[in-house]
Amino acid sequence: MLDSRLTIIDIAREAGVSSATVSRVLSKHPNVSALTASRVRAVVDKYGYQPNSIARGLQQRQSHVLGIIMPDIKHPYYAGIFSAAQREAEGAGSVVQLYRLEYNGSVTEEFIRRLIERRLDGTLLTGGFIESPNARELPIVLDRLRQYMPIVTIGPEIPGFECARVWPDLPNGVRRAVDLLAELGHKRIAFIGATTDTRSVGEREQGFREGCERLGIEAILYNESIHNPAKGEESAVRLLDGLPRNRWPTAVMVINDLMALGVLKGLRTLGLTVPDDMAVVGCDNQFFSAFTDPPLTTLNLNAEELGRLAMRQLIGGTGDLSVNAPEPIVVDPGLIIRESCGTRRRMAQMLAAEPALEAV
Amino acid sequence: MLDSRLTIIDIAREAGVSSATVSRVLSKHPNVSALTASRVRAVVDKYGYQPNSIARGLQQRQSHVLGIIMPDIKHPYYAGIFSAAQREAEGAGSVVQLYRLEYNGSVTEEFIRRLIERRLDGTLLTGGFIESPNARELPIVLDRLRQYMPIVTIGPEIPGFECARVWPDLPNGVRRAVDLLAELGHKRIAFIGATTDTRSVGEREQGFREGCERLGIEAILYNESIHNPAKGEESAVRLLDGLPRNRWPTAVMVINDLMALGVLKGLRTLGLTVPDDMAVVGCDNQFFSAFTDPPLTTLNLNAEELGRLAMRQLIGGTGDLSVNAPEPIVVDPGLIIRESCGTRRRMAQMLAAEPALEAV
DNA sequence: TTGTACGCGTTATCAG
DNA sequence: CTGATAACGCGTACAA
Repeated sequence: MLDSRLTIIDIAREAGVSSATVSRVLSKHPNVSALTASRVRAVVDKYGYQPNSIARGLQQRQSHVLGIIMPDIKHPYYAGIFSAAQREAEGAGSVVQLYRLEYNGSVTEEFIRRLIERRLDGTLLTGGFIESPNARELPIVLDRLRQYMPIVTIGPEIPGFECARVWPDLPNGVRRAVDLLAELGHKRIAFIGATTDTRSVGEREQGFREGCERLGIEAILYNESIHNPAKGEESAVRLLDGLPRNRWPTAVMVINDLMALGVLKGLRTLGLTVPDDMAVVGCDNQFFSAFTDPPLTTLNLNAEELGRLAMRQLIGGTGDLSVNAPEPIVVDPGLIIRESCGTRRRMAQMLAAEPALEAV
Repeated sequence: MLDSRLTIIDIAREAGVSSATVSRVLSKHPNVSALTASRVRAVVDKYGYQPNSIARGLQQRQSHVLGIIMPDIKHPYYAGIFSAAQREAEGAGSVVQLYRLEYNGSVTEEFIRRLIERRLDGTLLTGGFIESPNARELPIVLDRLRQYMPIVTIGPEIPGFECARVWPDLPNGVRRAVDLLAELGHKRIAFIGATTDTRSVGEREQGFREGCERLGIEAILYNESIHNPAKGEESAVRLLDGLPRNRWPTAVMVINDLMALGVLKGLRTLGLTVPDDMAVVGCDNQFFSAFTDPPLTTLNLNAEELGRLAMRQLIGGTGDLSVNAPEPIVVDPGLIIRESCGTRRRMAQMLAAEPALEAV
């Protein structure tokens, strides 16, 4: 019969050895004779003994637990990051805990307390709350957290706080999308962005503005505070309603694919055909993006790659991450050209001319 | 200056009290004078001391950590469960760890070792691996796990293993969808299901079969082993290709919305119009389902509700869960009627006649 | 190769 | 109300 509160000592007694020996066997210490080892193992198996990782963690001062902080695991972008990060951690024998921090939340003293008291081996942070330029306390709080564990972010640089991080080159990616639309003949493009003052928003906008400017394209900006399909639908309608027909854009770029999904519906509702009446380009490349009507041209942010790389940094981290932050890893977002942006013929030309593009 | 390895003893010394007193202050024990309490707090704040929950866990024999086992957090259904469960756990001061177990995996001795050694306070299990009828070892392995912690499942009954569980009434839900299609005049309906031999598949099929039989509707079954949008697209084409035109169904039900998303695309590719040429009904009600073209009529499984309820069971669990399993909580899936199933006029009639339906 | 004994950081018990 | 002290379950010097 199994006993759930068996300890190493019970096993030791039963096997006629000391607890130290049992410990050695269990942690595969080399200096233990094959005979005793097998005898110990027999007892372990007989009682179904399982070592207690809590006690082990206390002794070794590492929990083999990694924290992941993000706003919303239901968002496919974050789900992608989390999934890949979990997988990576699992491969290294660690386990991940999710700490939710709402979109409009901030990294407070109070919040990091929860992480510190858990004595995590490290933390992966991602979300708008590490991107806000006027979060004065952020570097201070993170510095405090770092005294306890290494930190990796998926986000832009945090002024006053250096750490390992991974981030897509958003301005460049968006610029590339603008280039594509320009090539396809568009002269007036709208960008449905966000009112939020975060870098991930700012960088997209920046890429859009610069891209348009460079090519002499008229840029129209429209911002929304919340980003879901419903808001996307609404924003498409409002954007066009707010403009005289002769100033309508012929193409619209959308801050993410969730929004773009709604935008597509909004345009349908208005009786517009995509891409003939209006080209649409998204950003994220979610699982549904190849299945919208029409399939969505989008920027591939590669959430899973971001998650994987970030977690790898965290695990491989020597701990001196705190002293010398390594160079940030910049991931280049590939443009995924589908049908929502326009004719296939032009696509083919583009593909031939520009090897950096990805076709799907 | 903060020291990251401060212990309760250091605080005690500095405050001129014993470690026991510090402990009492920190855990808000009543029997401690206001004066000493404030003196201790001052020192705690001064040094930014954070108690170590690992040590606490060792002493109290509870980790305040809950495990969640599921196949794929990227799947919006599981993301919904996880998200709600995490929120619920957080509300109770616990934290969740994700343990991935692939769709085609099984709950092995080896796998539960990982949970046991973490000394979790409980485990929430969901996924096909607890639904397979011929997993002979499953009850044995779970019994073993239960010696260490309470278990809750989101799934059908596991023969030979009673525990708290939450599950939607799939047969009934699907039957209701069939009823709707029958009311809309369909006489031949296809079901795009799964080859997998799990209860969540079987119950859907059963509901479909019974629903059709009862109403004298011709039922066509088509099964797919993998369920993603791409497979959905493929299956729509194959289903129809395999049938002479005069035996085509006029409506198709799909095992989940992810598949349905692909089915919609497949039908578009074939030049068919939904719902005029073919009605479509999904299952899951994901975030994108209201934004497909046309918006998808679907069964609302309410993943978040499932996750919330399950986690609540786990947290509220007295531990005698192992002895007397409570009645399973059966959640009734509401039918969400959108445009993919047919005319709005008929919908209105249905809604008036059947108050159990949800309109969105 | 094996055993002894201490420490990891807390809480709980029992005196005072 | 407060303080010693013994657990909690394991790893690891150090000694044998």
